[in-house]
Amino acid sequence: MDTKKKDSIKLTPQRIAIIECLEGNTSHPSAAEIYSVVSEKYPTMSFATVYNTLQTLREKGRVIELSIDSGKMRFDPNTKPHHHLICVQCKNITDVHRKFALNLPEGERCDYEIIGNHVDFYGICPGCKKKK
Amino acid sequence: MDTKKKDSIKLTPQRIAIIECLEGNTSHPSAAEIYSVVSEKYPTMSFATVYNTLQTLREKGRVIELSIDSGKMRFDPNTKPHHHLICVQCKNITDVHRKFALNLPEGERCDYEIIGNHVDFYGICPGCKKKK
DNA sequence: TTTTTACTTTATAATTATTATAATATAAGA
DNA sequence: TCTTATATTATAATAATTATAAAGTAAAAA
Ligand SMILES: [Mn+2]
Ligand SMILES: [Mn+2]
Ligand SMILES: [Zn+2]
Ligand SMILES: [Zn+2]
Repeated sequence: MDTKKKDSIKLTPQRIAIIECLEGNTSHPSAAEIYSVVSEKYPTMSFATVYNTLQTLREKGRVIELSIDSGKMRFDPNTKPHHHLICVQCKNITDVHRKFALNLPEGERCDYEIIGNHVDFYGICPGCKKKK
Repeated sequence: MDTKKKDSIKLTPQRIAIIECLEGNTSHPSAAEIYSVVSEKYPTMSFATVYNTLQTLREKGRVIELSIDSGKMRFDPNTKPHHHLICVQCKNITDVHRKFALNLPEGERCDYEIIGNHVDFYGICPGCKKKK
Protein backbone atom coordinates (compact mmCIF):
# COMPACT_ATOMS: atom_id res chain seq x y z
CA MET A 1 0.00 0.00 0.00
CA ASP A 2 2.40 2.70 1.18
CA THR A 3 5.92 2.71 -0.20
CA LYS A 4 8.85 2.70 2.22
CA LYS A 5 11.66 5.20 1.71
CA LYS A 6 13.95 2.46 0.38
CA ASP A 7 11.36 1.65 -2.27
CA SER A 8 11.22 5.18 -3.66
CA ILE A 9 12.73 5.80 -7.05
CA LYS A 10 13.42 9.04 -8.86
CA LEU A 11 10.22 9.73 -10.76
CA THR A 12 11.02 10.75 -14.30
CA PRO A 13 8.38 11.16 -17.02
CA GLN A 14 9.66 8.01 -18.72
CA ARG A 15 9.42 5.96 -15.55
CA ILE A 16 5.96 7.30 -14.83
CA ALA A 17 4.86 6.29 -18.31
CA ILE A 18 6.24 2.78 -17.86
CA ILE A 19 4.67 2.43 -14.42
CA GLU A 20 1.33 3.66 -15.76
CA CYS A 21 1.56 1.20 -18.63
CA LEU A 22 2.04 -1.64 -16.14
CA GLU A 23 -0.45 -0.46 -13.51
CA GLY A 24 -3.31 -2.94 -13.46
CA ASN A 25 -2.09 -4.43 -16.74
CA THR A 26 -3.00 -8.12 -16.83
CA SER A 27 -1.61 -8.82 -20.30
CA HIS A 28 1.86 -9.78 -19.02
CA PRO A 29 3.60 -7.65 -21.67
CA SER A 30 7.09 -8.15 -23.03
CA ALA A 31 9.72 -5.39 -22.97
CA ALA A 32 9.00 -4.73 -26.64
CA GLU A 33 5.28 -4.35 -25.98
CA ILE A 34 5.93 -1.93 -23.13
CA TYR A 35 8.33 0.03 -25.33
CA SER A 36 5.75 0.17 -28.10
CA VAL A 37 3.14 1.65 -25.73
CA VAL A 38 5.30 4.21 -23.95
CA SER A 39 7.20 5.32 -27.04
CA GLU A 40 3.94 6.61 -28.47
CA LYS A 41 3.79 9.22 -25.72
CA TYR A 42 7.57 9.66 -25.54
CA PRO A 43 8.99 9.22 -29.04
CA THR A 44 12.55 9.63 -27.75
CA MET A 45 12.10 6.74 -25.34
CA SER A 46 14.94 4.28 -25.55
CA PHE A 47 14.78 0.50 -25.23
CA ALA A 48 17.53 0.72 -22.64
CA THR A 49 15.30 2.88 -20.45
CA VAL A 50 12.56 0.26 -20.61
CA TYR A 51 15.00 -2.45 -19.56
CA ASN A 52 16.64 -0.25 -16.92
CA THR A 53 13.30 0.71 -15.42
CA LEU A 54 12.01 -2.85 -15.47
CA GLN A 55 15.14 -3.97 -13.66
CA THR A 56 14.72 -1.21 -11.06
CA LEU A 57 11.06 -2.07 -10.55
CA ARG A 58 11.96 -5.74 -10.17
CA GLU A 59 14.60 -4.90 -7.55
CA LYS A 60 11.99 -2.87 -5.66
CA GLY A 61 9.58 -5.79 -5.87
CA ARG A 62 7.09 -3.90 -7.98
CA VAL A 63 7.15 -6.23 -10.97
CA ILE A 64 7.84 -9.91 -11.59
CA GLU A 65 9.64 -11.49 -14.53
CA LEU A 66 8.04 -14.48 -16.19
CA SER A 67 10.12 -16.98 -18.20
CA ILE A 68 7.10 -18.45 -19.90
CA ASP A 69 7.52 -17.34 -23.46
CA SER A 70 10.52 -18.83 -25.20
CA GLY A 71 13.01 -16.17 -26.17
CA LYS A 72 11.52 -13.19 -24.45
CA MET A 73 10.78 -12.15 -20.90
CA ARG A 74 7.31 -11.10 -19.87
CA PHE A 75 6.46 -8.80 -17.00
CA ASP A 76 3.72 -8.93 -14.38
CA PRO A 77 2.91 -5.96 -12.13
CA ASN A 78 0.84 -8.25 -9.92
CA THR A 79 3.42 -9.39 -7.39
CA LYS A 80 0.95 -11.16 -5.12
CA PRO A 81 1.29 -14.94 -5.41
CA HIS A 82 -0.97 -16.20 -8.15
CA HIS A 83 -0.96 -18.73 -10.95
CA HIS A 84 -1.33 -18.62 -14.72
CA LEU A 85 -3.41 -20.04 -17.51
CA ILE A 86 -1.35 -20.02 -20.69
CA CYS A 87 -2.55 -20.44 -24.27
CA VAL A 88 -0.09 -22.81 -25.94
CA GLN A 89 -0.85 -21.23 -29.30
CA CYS A 90 -0.81 -17.46 -28.89
CA LYS A 91 0.95 -17.40 -25.49
CA ASN A 92 -1.80 -15.30 -23.91
CA ILE A 93 -1.44 -15.41 -20.15
CA THR A 94 -4.47 -15.16 -17.86
CA ASP A 95 -4.26 -14.87 -14.09
CA VAL A 96 -5.61 -17.58 -11.84
CA HIS A 97 -6.37 -16.22 -8.39
CA ARG A 98 -7.42 -19.47 -6.79
CA LYS A 99 -5.09 -20.86 -4.14
CA PHE A 100 -3.71 -24.39 -4.22
CA ALA A 101 -2.47 -26.21 -1.17
CA LEU A 102 0.64 -27.86 -2.56
CA ASN A 103 3.01 -29.31 -0.08
CA LEU A 104 5.90 -31.51 -1.05
CA PRO A 105 6.41 -34.38 1.35
CA GLU A 106 9.80 -34.49 3.09
CA GLY A 107 11.03 -37.32 0.85
CA GLU A 108 10.44 -35.36 -2.36
CA ARG A 109 12.17 -32.19 -1.22
CA CYS A 110 15.72 -33.38 -1.99
CA ASP A 111 17.00 -31.24 0.88
CA TYR A 112 15.86 -28.06 -0.84
CA GLU A 113 14.62 -25.25 1.34
CA ILE A 114 11.29 -24.60 -0.31
CA ILE A 115 10.24 -20.98 -0.76
CA GLY A 116 7.10 -21.23 -2.83
CA ASN A 117 5.44 -22.67 -5.88
CA HIS A 118 3.70 -21.66 -9.04
CA VAL A 119 1.21 -23.49 -11.22
CA ASP A 120 0.97 -23.03 -14.97
CA PHE A 121 -2.19 -24.34 -16.59
CA TYR A 122 -1.87 -24.95 -20.32
CA GLY A 123 -4.71 -24.74 -22.78
CA ILE A 124 -6.26 -23.09 -25.81
CA CYS A 125 -7.77 -19.66 -25.33
CA PRO A 126 -11.25 -18.82 -26.69
CA GLY A 127 -9.73 -16.70 -29.45
CA CYS A 128 -7.48 -19.50 -30.73
CA LYS A 129 -10.30 -22.06 -30.42
CA LYS A 130 -12.40 -19.96 -32.79
CA LYS A 131 -9.62 -19.99 -35.43
CA LYS A 132 -10.18 -23.77 -35.72
CA MET B 1 8.89 -48.30 -25.79
CA ASP B 2 9.01 -49.23 -29.47
CA THR B 3 9.43 -46.47 -32.00
CA LYS B 4 6.88 -46.15 -34.80
CA LYS B 5 8.12 -45.64 -38.35
CA LYS B 6 7.11 -41.99 -38.31
CA ASP B 7 9.24 -41.50 -35.21
CA SER B 8 12.40 -42.85 -36.80
CA ILE B 9 15.14 -40.41 -37.66
CA LYS B 10 18.32 -40.88 -39.64
CA LEU B 11 20.86 -42.01 -37.09
CA THR B 12 24.09 -40.12 -37.57
CA PRO B 13 27.00 -40.29 -35.13
CA GLN B 14 26.26 -36.74 -34.03
CA ARG B 15 22.62 -37.48 -33.35
CA ILE B 16 23.50 -40.64 -31.47
CA ALA B 17 25.89 -38.65 -29.30
CA ILE B 18 23.23 -36.05 -28.54
CA ILE B 19 20.63 -38.70 -27.79
CA GLU B 20 23.05 -40.54 -25.52
CA CYS B 21 23.88 -37.29 -23.75
CA LEU B 22 20.18 -36.78 -23.05
CA GLU B 23 19.26 -40.39 -22.26
CA GLY B 24 18.39 -40.56 -18.57
CA ASN B 25 19.90 -37.11 -18.06
CA THR B 26 18.04 -35.39 -15.23
CA SER B 27 20.11 -32.19 -15.24
CA HIS B 28 17.85 -30.39 -17.75
CA PRO B 29 20.81 -29.16 -19.80
CA SER B 30 20.90 -26.12 -22.04
CA ALA B 31 21.91 -26.33 -25.71
CA ALA B 32 25.35 -25.01 -24.76
CA GLU B 33 25.80 -27.71 -22.13
CA ILE B 34 24.79 -30.42 -24.58
CA TYR B 35 27.17 -28.97 -27.17
CA SER B 36 29.97 -28.92 -24.63
CA VAL B 37 29.47 -32.62 -23.84
CA VAL B 38 29.08 -33.95 -27.38
CA SER B 39 31.79 -31.77 -28.91
CA GLU B 40 34.33 -33.54 -26.72
CA LYS B 41 33.68 -36.75 -28.62
CA TYR B 42 33.02 -35.00 -31.95
CA PRO B 43 35.24 -31.92 -32.12
CA THR B 44 33.75 -30.91 -35.47
CA MET B 45 30.26 -30.82 -33.98
CA SER B 46 28.43 -27.63 -34.83
CA PHE B 47 26.06 -25.68 -32.63
CA ALA B 48 23.57 -25.76 -35.49
CA THR B 49 23.52 -29.55 -35.33
CA VAL B 50 22.71 -29.44 -31.64
CA TYR B 51 19.84 -27.05 -32.28
CA ASN B 52 18.64 -28.95 -35.36
CA THR B 53 18.69 -32.27 -33.52
CA LEU B 54 16.94 -30.85 -30.49
CA GLN B 55 14.23 -29.46 -32.74
CA THR B 56 13.82 -32.83 -34.46
CA LEU B 57 13.67 -34.66 -31.15
CA ARG B 58 11.09 -32.19 -29.90
CA GLU B 59 8.96 -32.71 -33.02
CA LYS B 60 9.15 -36.46 -32.44
CA GLY B 61 8.11 -35.97 -28.82
CA ARG B 62 11.39 -37.27 -27.46
CA VAL B 63 12.40 -34.13 -25.62
CA ILE B 64 10.66 -31.21 -23.96
CA GLU B 65 11.71 -27.55 -23.92
CA LEU B 66 11.65 -25.73 -20.60
CA SER B 67 11.38 -21.93 -20.45
CA ILE B 68 12.52 -21.78 -16.86
CA ASP B 69 15.90 -20.16 -17.10
CA SER B 70 15.80 -16.59 -18.32
CA GLY B 71 17.55 -16.22 -21.62
CA LYS B 72 18.23 -19.83 -22.46
CA MET B 73 16.17 -22.89 -23.17
CA ARG B 74 16.66 -26.04 -21.18
CA PHE B 75 15.86 -29.55 -22.38
CA ASP B 76 14.27 -32.50 -20.64
CA PRO B 77 14.33 -36.02 -22.11
CA ASN B 78 11.69 -37.08 -19.62
CA THR B 79 8.50 -36.38 -21.55
CA LYS B 80 6.18 -38.01 -19.04
CA PRO B 81 4.21 -35.40 -17.11
CA HIS B 82 6.12 -34.37 -14.03
CA HIS B 83 6.89 -31.26 -12.04
CA HIS B 84 10.05 -29.39 -11.05
CA LEU B 85 11.87 -28.12 -8.03
CA ILE B 86 14.01 -25.15 -9.05
CA CYS B 87 16.86 -23.54 -7.14
CA VAL B 88 16.34 -19.79 -7.43
CA GLN B 89 20.07 -19.23 -7.06
CA CYS B 90 21.89 -21.70 -9.31
CA LYS B 91 18.84 -22.67 -11.42
CA ASN B 92 19.35 -26.38 -10.72
CA ILE B 93 16.21 -28.27 -11.70
CA THR B 94 15.15 -31.44 -9.89
CA ASP B 95 12.27 -33.64 -10.98
CA VAL B 96 9.20 -34.06 -8.80
CA HIS B 97 7.38 -37.27 -9.66
CA ARG B 98 4.47 -36.83 -7.30
CA LYS B 99 1.10 -36.20 -8.92
CA PHE B 100 -1.13 -33.28 -8.00
CA ALA B 101 -4.85 -33.25 -8.57
CA LEU B 102 -5.34 -29.69 -9.82
CA ASN B 103 -8.64 -28.90 -11.37
CA LEU B 104 -9.68 -25.39 -12.22
CA PRO B 105 -13.35 -24.75 -11.46
CA GLU B 106 -15.46 -23.74 -14.44
CA GLY B 107 -15.56 -20.11 -13.36
CA GLU B 108 -11.76 -19.78 -13.36
CA ARG B 109 -11.21 -21.33 -16.78
CA CYS B 110 -11.99 -18.16 -18.75
CA ASP B 111 -13.33 -20.34 -21.58
CA TYR B 112 -9.93 -21.91 -22.13
CA GLU B 113 -9.84 -25.53 -23.19
CA ILE B 114 -7.45 -26.86 -20.57
CA ILE B 115 -4.83 -29.36 -21.72
CA GLY B 116 -2.66 -29.81 -18.66
CA ASN B 117 -0.71 -28.16 -15.92
CA HIS B 118 2.74 -27.96 -14.48
CA VAL B 119 3.95 -27.05 -11.02
CA ASP B 120 7.25 -25.33 -10.33
CA PHE B 121 8.45 -25.40 -6.75
CA TYR B 122 11.01 -22.73 -5.90
CA GLY B 123 13.67 -23.06 -3.26
CA ILE B 124 17.35 -23.18 -2.37
CA CYS B 125 19.24 -26.35 -3.22
CA PRO B 126 21.50 -28.04 -0.64
CA GLY B 127 24.61 -26.87 -2.51
CA CYS B 128 23.57 -23.21 -2.46
CA LYS B 129 22.46 -23.46 1.19
CA LYS B 130 25.97 -24.56 2.13
CA LYS B 131 27.47 -21.46 0.46
CA LYS B 132 25.68 -19.38 3.13
C1' DT C 1 16.73 30.27 -5.64
C1' DT C 2 20.93 28.69 -7.38
C1' DT C 3 24.26 25.21 -7.27
C1' DT C 4 25.64 20.71 -6.91
C1' DT C 5 25.48 15.94 -7.40
C1' DA C 6 24.04 11.63 -7.99
C1' DC C 7 21.10 9.33 -10.82
C1' DT C 8 18.72 8.78 -15.42
C1' DT C 9 18.26 8.82 -20.32
C1' DT C 10 19.91 8.12 -24.67
C1' DA C 11 22.52 6.49 -28.67
C1' DT C 12 25.33 3.09 -29.64
C1' DA C 13 28.04 -0.99 -29.32
C1' DA C 14 28.53 -5.57 -27.41
C1' DT C 15 26.85 -9.98 -25.96
C1' DT C 16 24.17 -14.11 -25.98
C1' DA C 17 20.92 -17.40 -27.62
C1' DT C 18 18.91 -18.98 -31.52
C1' DT C 19 17.66 -19.46 -36.47
C1' DA C 20 18.61 -19.19 -41.54
C1' DT C 21 21.46 -20.21 -45.69
C1' DA C 22 23.82 -22.80 -48.77
C1' DA C 23 27.63 -25.82 -49.92
C1' DT C 24 29.25 -30.36 -48.79
C1' DA C 25 28.78 -34.91 -46.80
C1' DT C 26 26.46 -39.14 -45.72
C1' DA C 27 22.80 -42.80 -43.97
C1' DA C 28 19.89 -45.80 -45.73
C1' DG C 29 16.91 -47.64 -49.26
C1' DA C 30 16.69 -49.33 -54.21
C1' DT D 1 26.94 -50.04 -55.54
C1' DC D 2 24.22 -46.19 -56.71
C1' DT D 3 21.01 -42.77 -55.68
C1' DT D 4 18.75 -39.49 -53.17
C1' DA D 5 16.75 -37.29 -49.58
C1' DT D 6 18.33 -35.67 -45.50
C1' DA D 7 22.11 -34.12 -42.18
C1' DT D 8 26.26 -31.50 -41.07
C1' DT D 9 28.99 -27.65 -41.20
C1' DA D 10 30.71 -22.91 -41.55
C1' DT D 11 28.91 -18.81 -41.71
C1' DA D 12 25.76 -15.07 -41.63
C1' DA D 13 21.55 -13.19 -39.79
C1' DT D 14 18.21 -12.18 -36.23
C1' DA D 15 16.38 -11.20 -31.72
C1' DA D 16 16.54 -10.18 -26.91
C1' DT D 17 19.14 -8.23 -23.62
C1' DT D 18 23.10 -5.94 -21.39
C1' DA D 19 27.08 -2.68 -21.29
C1' DT D 20 29.22 1.88 -22.08
C1' DA D 21 29.76 6.50 -21.87
C1' DA D 22 28.25 11.14 -22.93
C1' DA D 23 24.62 14.39 -21.96
C1' DG D 24 20.47 15.57 -19.31
C1' DT D 25 17.79 16.24 -15.17
C1' DA D 26 15.36 15.42 -10.43
C1' DA D 27 16.17 16.30 -6.03
C1' DA D 28 19.28 17.54 -2.22
C1' DA D 29 22.48 21.10 -0.43
C1' DA D 30 23.85 25.62 0.07
MN1 LIG E 1 -0.08 -12.76 -13.64
MN1 LIG F 1 12.26 -32.78 -15.61
ZN1 LIG G 1 -4.60 -18.27 -27.81
ZN1 LIG H 1 21.35 -23.98 -6.05
